[in-house]
Amino acid sequence: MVRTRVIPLAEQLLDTLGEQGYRSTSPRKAVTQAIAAKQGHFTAEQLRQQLPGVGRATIYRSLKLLVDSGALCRVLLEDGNLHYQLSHQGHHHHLLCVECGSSQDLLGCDIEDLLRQVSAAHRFQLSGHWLEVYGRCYDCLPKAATG
Amino acid sequence: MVRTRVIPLAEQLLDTLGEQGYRSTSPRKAVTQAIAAKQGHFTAEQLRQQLPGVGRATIYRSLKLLVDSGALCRVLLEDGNLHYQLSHQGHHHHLLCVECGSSQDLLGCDIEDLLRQVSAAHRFQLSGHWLEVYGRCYDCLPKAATG
DNA sequence: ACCATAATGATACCTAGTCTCGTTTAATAT
DNA sequence: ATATTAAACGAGACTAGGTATCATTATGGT
Ligand SMILES: [Mn+2]
Ligand SMILES: [Mn+2]
Ligand SMILES: [Zn+2]
Ligand SMILES: [Zn+2]
Repeated sequence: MVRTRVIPLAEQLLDTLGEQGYRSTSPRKAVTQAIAAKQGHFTAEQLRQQLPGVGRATIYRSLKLLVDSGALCRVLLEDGNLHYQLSHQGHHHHLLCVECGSSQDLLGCDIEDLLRQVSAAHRFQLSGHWLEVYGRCYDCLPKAATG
Repeated sequence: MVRTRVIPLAEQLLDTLGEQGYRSTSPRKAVTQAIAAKQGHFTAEQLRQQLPGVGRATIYRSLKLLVDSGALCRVLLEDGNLHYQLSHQGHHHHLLCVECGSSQDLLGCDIEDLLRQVSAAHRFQLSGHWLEVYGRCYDCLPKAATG
């Protein structure tokens, strides 16, 4: 029987950085642990207030590393505020609930094909896109229903 | 023969505000004239440097009014910087060239239908979305071509 | 001309970063 | 274990995009 050690998410994040040659420092441990404990998305500022012992620049540096590595993704809320959240690796989008703020990942989205067609019609060479989708999640529908 | 007076764009912008009950003030005239003279997109900061006589808050307030009225739209560049530009009224998207920074409006985009289907599959009630498309415009393709 | 109030600019404050620079720390070679 | 050295750090200044407050001014309507 193989003893499977459950690697906490924080260690996974740290390992992700380690694989890219980044050192395992105590500020980075603090940041990854705080992120791993989070539910849903959060702002850099929230993280900062939660970790007063970690320098501001270090928090932003860590966030950047994690975004670049694909472990975190950036989420643009409808009010314009930028949040971060744990990411499914690879390109994807979010269904953001404007009631409760929850976020569902949109994985199998064939928007690429559509954009490729539209771009071609404009003689535009597509290289990337940014998409956020706003609305109400299933749990929040009853609240907004009138009839 | 009807004498058609060419209303400058700046006046149109001011009229748009006027129709909503906003007063025609000299700071607003300065802002709308500066915007009307712009080619393509611009940042709030650029506008501010161009109008040192107008208070910072007033510039941001004016931008907000014009965005809310639909006369201006916000454009998120790939680098994360937010720009403004004169808008075709109504919802639309942009094809943003990462080489020259130009922006083409994407008017007849059927992404709504696609999003509606995808949202329904996630039991999500769609209310809005934000989309920016990045790539190279036709004029910039030769520069990037290798063969 | 007068008046109510909309709008303004100054200022302070906030969020989100970036950059520099002198100090600390982690990985690694001995 | 210790020395080396580059990576990483925190402090602090700076940029950029905003918002909130508030005393003063200007506008539009009578
Ligand atoms: Mn995501
Ligand atoms: Mn537009
Ligand atoms: Zn919800
Ligand atoms: Zn171009």
